[in-house]
Amino acid sequence: MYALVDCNNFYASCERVFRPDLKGKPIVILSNNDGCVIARSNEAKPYIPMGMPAFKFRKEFKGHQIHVFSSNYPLYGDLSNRVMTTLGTFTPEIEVYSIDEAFLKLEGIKNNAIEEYGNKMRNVVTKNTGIPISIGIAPTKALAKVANKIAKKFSDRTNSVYVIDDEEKRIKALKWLKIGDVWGIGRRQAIKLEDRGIYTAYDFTLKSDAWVRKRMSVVGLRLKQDLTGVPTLKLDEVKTRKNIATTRTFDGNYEDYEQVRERVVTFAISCAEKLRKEASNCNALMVSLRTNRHRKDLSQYRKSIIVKLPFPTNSNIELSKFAIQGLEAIFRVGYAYKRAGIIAMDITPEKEQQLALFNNSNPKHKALMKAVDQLNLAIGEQKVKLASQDLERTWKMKQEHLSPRYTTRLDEIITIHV
DNA sequence: TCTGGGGTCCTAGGGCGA
DNA sequence: TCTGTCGCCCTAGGACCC
Repeated sequence: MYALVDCNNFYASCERVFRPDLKGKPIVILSNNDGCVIARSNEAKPYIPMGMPAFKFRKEFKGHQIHVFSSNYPLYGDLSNRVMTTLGTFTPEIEVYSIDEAFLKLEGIKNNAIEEYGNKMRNVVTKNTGIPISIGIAPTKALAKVANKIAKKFSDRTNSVYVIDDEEKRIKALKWLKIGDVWGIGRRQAIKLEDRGIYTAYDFTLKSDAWVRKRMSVVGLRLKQDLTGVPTLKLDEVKTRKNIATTRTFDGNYEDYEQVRERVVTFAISCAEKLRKEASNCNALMVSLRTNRHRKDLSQYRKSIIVKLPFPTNSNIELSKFAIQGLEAIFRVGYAYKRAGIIAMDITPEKEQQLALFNNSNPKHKALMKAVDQLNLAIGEQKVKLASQDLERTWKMKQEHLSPRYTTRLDEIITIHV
């Protein structure tokens, strides 16, 4: 059996761990730059739609006394680790699917004891971390997702743990689940399927394999089989990253090449740092650039390019150089750019580096980068820069509602007034 | 005025060699 | 030598996830 464990309103719950006074109060969390609403507590859901730009909802925030937070990833990441570690004590087979979700393979537990096991997991996680979770258990991953939805939706009756362990429950669940709410069916597909009279997950499973394969590729077919109860999606325990990305929206519209170049270099360096942290190199770099897609009145342009590197590297200097090469190839004068990104691709371990005959990463960079990383660690983020970066520029992400990093910074630790 | 960021996987279509 | 076909590889972009 598979279990899908999902933290309830994860970011909001994280904020509540150290602010118990917020229990039962509406909370929203904003994206980087305080741009959009990316998480809501149950109390806030009736008033604030997901993903909406925050500036359009100031009135609602105030009117309904909603507590607004900027996203605090050091805090969420740390609490996530604690939840996953606790879950890991219940089974050796665990796939951490996202910051707030994990699939667990439960073996050797009798069917009549499995719900009890779920309840135990739930109690221990809540006790150890303060984060409430919901658990769905079923013979396949896709069905565990469905069971999880039921556990969450009917938490008063299920106590947030629901098991699909027979055909009757499976069919009942699938008839209840709207097609657009099925894991793997997005908005586009849902519209197409509804046009063809498929309104529930159950309707979908009644279609023939050939029909599904033709219209939805192997992805759709795998999903259908999983929903039918045939385990097709496997547990992916070790996730080696395939890409490392840094992409950002600019604080304004940039028309000037130099301005864009400075950002692109900074993003390339950020990727290089992430690579070094994982002791990896990359062999290709994707540079992408786009205008503001919300501004229909401005001419639109988006382009990306993959730069193949002559040798694997994680050096700030080399990656910036290749990033600039890519940028030069796609930059067009006359557009107001709003966003750029660098993705490090084709990632290989540092120690498995194969030396080329002519072209190789400059060996001096390794020591240099080590020194740069140590300096930056000692004196604060991003103090040592390349000359092509703007020395004056400080990272000025808008974060007007940031909570303390209670668990990862000693100087921000919780204080208790007695 | 102000609209996030980081991922994965798949397919279509072109280039190219067998 | 020319041409058609097949399969592989690559890129760009779409769709989905959280």
